[in-house]
Amino acid sequence: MESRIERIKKQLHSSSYKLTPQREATVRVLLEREEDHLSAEDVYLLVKEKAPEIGLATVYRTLELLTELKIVDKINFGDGVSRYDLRKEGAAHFHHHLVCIECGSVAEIEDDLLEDVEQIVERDFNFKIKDHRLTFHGICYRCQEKEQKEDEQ
Amino acid sequence: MESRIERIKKQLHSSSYKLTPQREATVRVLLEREEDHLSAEDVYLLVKEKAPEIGLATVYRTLELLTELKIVDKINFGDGVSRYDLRKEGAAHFHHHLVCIECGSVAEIEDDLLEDVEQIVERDFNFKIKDHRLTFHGICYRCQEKEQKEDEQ
DNA sequence: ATTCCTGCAAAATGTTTGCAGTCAG
DNA sequence: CTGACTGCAAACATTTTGCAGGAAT
Repeated sequence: MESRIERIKKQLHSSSYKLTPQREATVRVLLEREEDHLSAEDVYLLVKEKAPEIGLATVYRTLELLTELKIVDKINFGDGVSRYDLRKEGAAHFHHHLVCIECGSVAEIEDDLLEDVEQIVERDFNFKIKDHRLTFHGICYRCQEKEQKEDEQ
Repeated sequence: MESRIERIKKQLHSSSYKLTPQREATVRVLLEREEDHLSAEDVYLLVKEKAPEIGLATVYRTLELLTELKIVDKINFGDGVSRYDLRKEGAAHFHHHLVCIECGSVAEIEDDLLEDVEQIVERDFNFKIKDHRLTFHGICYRCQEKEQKEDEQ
């Protein structure tokens, strides 16, 4: 069984890039924190724990490279910070996000909910879709419960 | 018939803000360029043509205010720049965008295509949706035609 | 030797803030 | 007079770049 990291290594090689120790450390952090949506700074601090000599610029360059190769997705929730998110393997499309406007938590949805919508857009607007980004802003179930309890009192 | 600007004025007043000349000039630019997706800098330069004494900070403060009052939407297409887009009057939801990865053009879709999807999300994920952002990345019809012609040669 | 990659520092970019002055009620 | 608003400049945060040195082939 080939590991995820080895497959990423091959992806890099097939575009004539190397998996240097710094790049590997960065990828490992992203793998370990797959559920999160880390900023470049976050990644930098976590990588620094394993490889203290790494520079922030290298992290940026690595994340840019991984974005180019579609290994990670660069997203932006409206605060001024870019966040980086590993693509699920084999996922043709970007996954969707549920951002809670109360607590700021971010959940992911893997389901491809947009097939019908994309058909409509491609047909009606004659637009050839390559990718999409869908984010819902609202209130997560935890904050809903919290509000209910407060109302009861 | 009440003008759009007057209605915006009332919206400001009802939250105890004034429609100062600078704010009015800013809103007028947004009205005139409703189809575009202007950055703060873009807005600043256009406002400066009418009111050269205005400062960039004022434009930022005005755009922030208008965003707060949901008169404009602040959007981000992944380059590091925030763009500002007048909300259609009465639109409960953010409209959608088609971003062309060839020429960078941005088209808007007013149709609410997400009603079904939102029902699924609210039910399956127990998430109370307040707003959404949907952007498709792909190739617009103009660039598709261009590519076809190149292929024919 | 050549090419790619790195760390550091400096620069660039986009946005926010502090402050003194202005304006309207 | 008071509070809201403004322009300017400085500060700030994030990201990118230039460069000299290093590692791999």
